[in-house]
Amino acid sequence: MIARVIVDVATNQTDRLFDYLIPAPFIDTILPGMRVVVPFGPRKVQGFVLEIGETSEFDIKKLKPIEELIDVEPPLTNELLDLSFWVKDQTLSFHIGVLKVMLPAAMRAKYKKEVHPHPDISIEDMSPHLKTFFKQHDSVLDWDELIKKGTDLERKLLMEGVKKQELRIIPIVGTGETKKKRNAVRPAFSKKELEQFKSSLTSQAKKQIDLVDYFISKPTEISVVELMETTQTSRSTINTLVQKGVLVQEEVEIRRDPYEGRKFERTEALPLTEEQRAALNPILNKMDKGEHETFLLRGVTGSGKTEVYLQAIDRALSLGKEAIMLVPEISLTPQMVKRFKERFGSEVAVLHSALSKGEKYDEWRRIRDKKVRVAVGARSAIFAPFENIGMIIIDEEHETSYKQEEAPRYHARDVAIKRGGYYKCPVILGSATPSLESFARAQKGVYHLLTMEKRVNNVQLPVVNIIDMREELKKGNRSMFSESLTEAMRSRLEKKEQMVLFLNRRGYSTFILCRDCGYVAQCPHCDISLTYHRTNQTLQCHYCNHIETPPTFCPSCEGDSIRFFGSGTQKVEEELQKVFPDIRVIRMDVDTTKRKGSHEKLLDRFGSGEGDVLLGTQMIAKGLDFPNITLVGILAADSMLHIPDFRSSERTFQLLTQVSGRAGRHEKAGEVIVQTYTPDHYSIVDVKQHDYVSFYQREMQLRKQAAYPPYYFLTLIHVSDTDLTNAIRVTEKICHYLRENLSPTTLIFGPAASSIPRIKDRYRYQCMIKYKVEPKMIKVLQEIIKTYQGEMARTDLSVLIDTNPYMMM
DNA sequence: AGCACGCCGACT
DNA sequence: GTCGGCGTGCTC
Repeated sequence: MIARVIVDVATNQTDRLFDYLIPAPFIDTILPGMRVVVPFGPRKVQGFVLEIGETSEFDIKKLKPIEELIDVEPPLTNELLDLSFWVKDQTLSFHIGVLKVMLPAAMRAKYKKEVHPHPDISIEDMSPHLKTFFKQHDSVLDWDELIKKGTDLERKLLMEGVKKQELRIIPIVGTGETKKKRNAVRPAFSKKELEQFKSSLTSQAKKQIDLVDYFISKPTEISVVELMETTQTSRSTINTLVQKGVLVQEEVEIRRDPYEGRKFERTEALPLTEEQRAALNPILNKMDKGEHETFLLRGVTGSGKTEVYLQAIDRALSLGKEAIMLVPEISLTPQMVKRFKERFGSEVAVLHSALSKGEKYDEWRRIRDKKVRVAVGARSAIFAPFENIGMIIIDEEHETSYKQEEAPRYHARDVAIKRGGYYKCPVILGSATPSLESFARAQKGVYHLLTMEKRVNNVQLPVVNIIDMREELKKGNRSMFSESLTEAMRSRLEKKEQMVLFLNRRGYSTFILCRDCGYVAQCPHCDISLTYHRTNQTLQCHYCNHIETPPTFCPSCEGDSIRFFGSGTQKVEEELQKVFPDIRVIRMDVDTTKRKGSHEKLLDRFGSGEGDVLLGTQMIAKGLDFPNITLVGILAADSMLHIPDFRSSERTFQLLTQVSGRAGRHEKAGEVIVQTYTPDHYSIVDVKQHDYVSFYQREMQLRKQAAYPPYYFLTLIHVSDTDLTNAIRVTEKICHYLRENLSPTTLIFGPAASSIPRIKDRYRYQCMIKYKVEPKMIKVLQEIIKTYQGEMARTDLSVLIDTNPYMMM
C-alpha cells in the first residue's frame, strides 16, 4: 500500500505528491486527510496524505516508509481535500499552503532543533567552554532559540561544538497541539471501604477525614483545585491520600471555553416584518428542496438582517444540517456572539482572532467532532470541517477582510459559493452596501437579489447632514469640528444622549512638513512619509518600522517652520477635552484595544453610560447597537477618497453608510454629521439620500469607462527587487510574455511603478491584467512563476501574483 | 526550503 | 596539496 503525500515544503519543485510506503501498523488506520511525518531527503517533515493507492509510478524499491502517523481521525474531510485542489489552482498557491490554512494554527507543524551533548562524549570531556555552557543550562537546548537570543560568543561555541562533534543537533517535527489538562482525583475505594478507612484515621487527621467525608457523600471525580476549595484542604493532604491509595489522581483533558462563566439566556425567534419574511422565504424554500443558490440580501442598516440569518440557520439545524456564518473580524463583537449563543446555545463554536491558539483549536475540534452544528467566525471559518452543511452566510459581504492578503490569497466569498455548490445548500451574502461585483451579479440574475429597505419597528433612517469644511475655513473656523457638529455635540451632552465620532486615522499627526520649503519627512528605506507618534516623540515608518527623532530645524532649508499636520484619534481626543472640558471620551483604536478583552471592556463601559463619546477608527463602524446613540459625527469623510485605488469611492460610500447606521437605531431619532472637503462627490451625496442604487449606477459607469471590475476581471502581478533595473526588466518581460500569450481582447498594463514605489529598500513594479474571458489565464500565470522560480530562489527578486486583488498597492 | 554534491581560489 | 566558497539539483 502506498500513500501519496503533500509535504510541508513550500516550493515550486516540491508542490506535488510524493509516494511513501505505509508501514504495517498503519495499514488499517491510515486515511486521506491525515497528517504524517515523513523522511524527505535528509530530514523529516510533516505532510498530508491525499490519496491511498496500490501502485506507484516511482520505483517501489526506492520508496521510503512513513515515519509517523499523527492523527487517529483525519482532520481534513474528503470534501476539504477536493476543495484544496480548486483553491490552490485558483489562487496559484502551493498546495501545502492551502491545506495548512484549513487547519487551526495549533495543528500546523512545528519544527525545532534540539541541541544535545554527543552521546559518545561525556560532558567532562568536552571543550571547557561548552562544558560550562551545558552546566549552566539544561542538557537539552533549543537551537533556534540559542541562535536568536544567545550572545555572539555562545553562537560561536555552538558552531564549534557541532564541528568538533561534541554536540548533536536533532531535528524534531512536532504537531503543536496542546490539550489543556487538569489534575483530578477520584476515590479508589467504595463507599464502604471509605467508611472503613475513615475509622482507621486518628482524630488528629482532621483534614483527611474531611476529604474522605466529601467522597463518601460525592464519590465522583473532581479537579484538585475545586476539591481544595470546597473542602478547605491543601494539596499535601490530597497527596497523602493519593499516596495511601485511597484516591486516584488522573489528568483529565478539559476544553478551553472562551465564554466560560457567561450565561446566555435562550431567546426564541422574533416575529418577522413583511420584508424579512419575503427575504427569508425563498431561502428556506431552496434549503427544503436541497438546492444551491446564492442570495444577495441587501438590507439597510437596522433592517434586521441578523434575524433573517438566525432563522435561516435554525431551519438548517431542524433539517439536521449544519451552518457556517462568516462575520468580518472587526465586527465579531461580543454583542454578535451573544446573539448566536442565546439562540443556539451550546450548538455554536466561535472562531476569531481574539481567541488564543489553544482556544481556537478546541473550538475547531468541537466542529470536527460534531459537538456543535453552527460555526461563527472570521474568514478562515469558511473552512469549518462540517460534512453536512445546510446554510452558509457571509455577513457584510463587501468587507475586504474576506480576502486573505498573504498566500494562499483566497476570497472567503468564492470558497463559500464553491462549498454551497458541493453541499447543494443556499449561500446568503448580506450587506447594506453590497460590493459592486456582487450587486452586478444579482442584477444579471446570477445571484438571487433580496431587498429590505425599511428598518424594523419603522424606525427612520437617520438624517444625514453634509458639512462643507471649506466653508468652515472661510468662516474662520480652523478647528477639526464644524460649527454644526459642535452644536450637535453640545445638545447631546445636555440631553445626556450618546454619540459616536469616527476618524479613519489613529495616532497623533500623520506627517511633518516645512512651511517654508515644503519638505516632508520621508522614510529612508521606503517612498512614504513618516508618521509622528506623540507618545514617544518619534517619527515612524508605517511600512518598515524605521524610527527617527523629529528634526527641530528643516533638514532641507534649515528654517524653523517645521509643523505637524494631519490628525489622528489621539489628537481629536485632546481637542474634544478643550472644547468640552467635562466630556467623557472612550477612545477605541488599535492603540487602546491591543490587550485581550479590552475591546469588549470599552464597549461595555460605553453601553453602561460611562462615556458620552465613543471615538474611534474602522472598528466602531460595524455591529454597534446602543439605543442611546443619537449622533454620529464623521470628521473627515474624504480621507479614503484620495487613496489611489479604483475602489476608493466604493469604500467611502460603504464606510459612511455603515457608520451612519450606528445612529438612532431605536426609539430616539438619529442624526449624522458628515464633514468633508468634497461635499459634491456622489459617494458622499448618496450617503445623505441613503441611496445605494444611485451610487451603484454612477459608480458602474465609471467602472465601465475605466475597464475595471465588475466589467473586467483583474489579476495583478507584483514584481519587486532590491535591484531597480532588474525589477523593471522582469516586469517588462512578464508584460511582453502576457501580450504574446493572452487573447487580444485582454488588456495588459505595465510595467508600472507601484503606488508606493519602494518599501524596505525593495523597488516595486506591477503589471495589471484586465480580462473578460481568458481560459488560458491560470496556465499562463503558472508558466510565469515557473520561469522566475530559480531567480527568485537565488536572488532578491520576488514575483507575486494576485488573482482578483483587493489591495492595489 | 534545506541539504549534499561539486568545482575553483587562499591557506597550513 | 587541502579547506571552504556558494552555484546546482534533488527530495518519494
